[in-house]
Amino acid sequence: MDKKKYYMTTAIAYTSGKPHIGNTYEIVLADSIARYKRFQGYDVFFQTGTDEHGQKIELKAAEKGVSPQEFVDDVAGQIHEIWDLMDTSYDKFIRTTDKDHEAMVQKMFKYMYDKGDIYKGYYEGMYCTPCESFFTESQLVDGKCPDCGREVQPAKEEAYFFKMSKYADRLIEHINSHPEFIQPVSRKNEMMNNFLLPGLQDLCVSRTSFKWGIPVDFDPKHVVYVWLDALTNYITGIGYECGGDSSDRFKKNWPADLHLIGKDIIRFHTIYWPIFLMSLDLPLPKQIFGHPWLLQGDGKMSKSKGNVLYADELVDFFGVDAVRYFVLHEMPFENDGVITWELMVERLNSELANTLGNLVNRTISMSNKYFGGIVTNAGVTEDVDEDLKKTVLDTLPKVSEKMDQLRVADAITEIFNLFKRCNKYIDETMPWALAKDEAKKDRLATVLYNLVESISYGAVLLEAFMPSTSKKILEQLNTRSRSMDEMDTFGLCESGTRVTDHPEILFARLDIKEVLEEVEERKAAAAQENQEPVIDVEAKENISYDDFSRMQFQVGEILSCEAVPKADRLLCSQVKIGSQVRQIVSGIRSAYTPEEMVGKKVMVLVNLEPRKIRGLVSEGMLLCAEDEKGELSLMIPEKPMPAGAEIG
RNA sequence: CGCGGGGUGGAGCAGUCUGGAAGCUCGUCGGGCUCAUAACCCGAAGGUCGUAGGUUCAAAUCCUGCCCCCGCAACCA
Repeated sequence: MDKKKYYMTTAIAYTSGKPHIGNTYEIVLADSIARYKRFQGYDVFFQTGTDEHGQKIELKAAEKGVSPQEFVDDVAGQIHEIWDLMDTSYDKFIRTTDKDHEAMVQKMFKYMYDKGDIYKGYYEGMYCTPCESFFTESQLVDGKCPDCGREVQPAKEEAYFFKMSKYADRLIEHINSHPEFIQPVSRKNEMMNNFLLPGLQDLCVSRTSFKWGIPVDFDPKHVVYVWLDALTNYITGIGYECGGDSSDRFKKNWPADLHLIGKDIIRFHTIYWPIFLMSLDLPLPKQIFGHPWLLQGDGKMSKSKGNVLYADELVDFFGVDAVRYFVLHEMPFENDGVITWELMVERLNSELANTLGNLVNRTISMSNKYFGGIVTNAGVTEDVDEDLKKTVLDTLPKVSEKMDQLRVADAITEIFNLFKRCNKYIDETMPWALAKDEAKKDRLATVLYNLVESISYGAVLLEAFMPSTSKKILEQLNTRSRSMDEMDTFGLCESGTRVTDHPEILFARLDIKEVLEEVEERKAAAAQENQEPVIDVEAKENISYDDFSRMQFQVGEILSCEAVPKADRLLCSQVKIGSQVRQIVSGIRSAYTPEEMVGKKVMVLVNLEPRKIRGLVSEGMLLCAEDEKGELSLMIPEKPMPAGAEIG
């Protein structure tokens, strides 16, 4: 009998830097779905990978002084490591720099071009020559380049476009007739109303402004622009052959059953991707699920503390399964979720240590204490047992129902309800009381057997979410895993089995204060290690003394200062310089509050041409040093100096 | 009037599409128990569902105005 196939993917991660906990959330979420589908008997193929082209990577590599390929090899390696650290069971890790992917993208591009779906046109906009960048009218600042402030010229760049409009009606029809296509459904209207119904614009699918990409083979000054390169990984990864014979794996697995992505890229997956597939005459994926984001909660804290959380750091403190548990269980279904050290510790203590870990521990310890570890089904039942059994056996259908809706957090809640029921059962049956009466020995044995059986059942369900914990529990109880078909039976544990006599603590409780202290220490240590980062800035041409002497610097005293409304980086200061007072606007609100500015003696470039910023005239510039993180520090005279003192 | 997300007991969330007794976890307080990881079990307190209107027999849920928070964009000479 053939197993039903299930092909699912995550978005491929962009290799511009180390993935933070939010990126990690997606792969763990996908993994739990993949594992559960396998448990349900599907033949799952689970693909993930990395998106490695683009201008940003080209720039980052140049900054680091390495080739783009070296750069992405390094980052892709880190991503790979974290995915593996998180115990994710992907079947394929594709990289968009894989040669076969690149070759196939070129073929597809040509195919679409020959078909007339891609045409050559011009990308029009305002161009800033020194910055080599295009801007739209709305991006310009006072009609000038937003980056350098210089003049821009209307210009056009040759580019290839994809005729989105050609397939728009078909797509609208598809979305309307397949309500499950876009999940959660609230996103469907957003796509329809904002993009599809007003009419789709053709999509620019090539660039000439950077090199790090897949060249268009029949017009090599162009590289294929991101979406056509990235989205197609879902088919190239399983052996799609454009205009030829695709692999068996492709024939079996396409169309995908699920694309799991972040809510920010729903548009690309529910509009551009289906249209590309239509162009290739391929069927559309069955479902696209846009999950919410995992945000770091302590955003209010000072920016000087590096607040970014990484998976490997969390794992160091809590272990893989606790982190998996947290991101899977604490994430809301539709809204963004929050992660902080405090929340993480709280979850670990209450659910994992107290409810689950302690349950396993007390059960094993009672078995050892009363029966030397031997668990026997003595068959002395009471009414309470029925309720326990019912709760246990009802768990599978409930979990499956939630998982079918991709409600992973709710599915986990159902499993923990089982464990909570077990804890209650212990209180109801009071094994310690039974143990005092020799006549109740068989009842006691039955109670413990029921517990071991129930916990084993729960542990089997837990496998998809916390694989190594599931395994540990079964090992400690010395019971075996079960298949889906066996999950409608209570009592599969063999009577006479022996639990471990050295129960290992599954999850140790942590003290929040200690954790926070440790985090601080590590941060400090890391800061030590990094010490003074070397900052090299691009060298400018030498200037003559004459050039220098034309600039006038003086000490200024901040008399008053206030925030500029509707601009969250700007402060407007009244600065005393000699006998005059000047108004200066500066982008330093991230580093200084208006109150703390007042009274400071700072270094001012005085004869800078006045300029209007946010409607306020700025007559000079407060000089500031900036580090690689964008932290700012005003230049302040080392000894007291009167306002107006010349600097030179 | 830049775009988007959000405001539900002390904390984190569900419920909003498809109106119909305000729910979950944690925390707090009180009680129980002692097998266990200061754990487990029971009970209680605590909410004008941001705010002002509207529709309705009925609104957290639908409509309108306003306030506040968070991302992004912009503002950095």
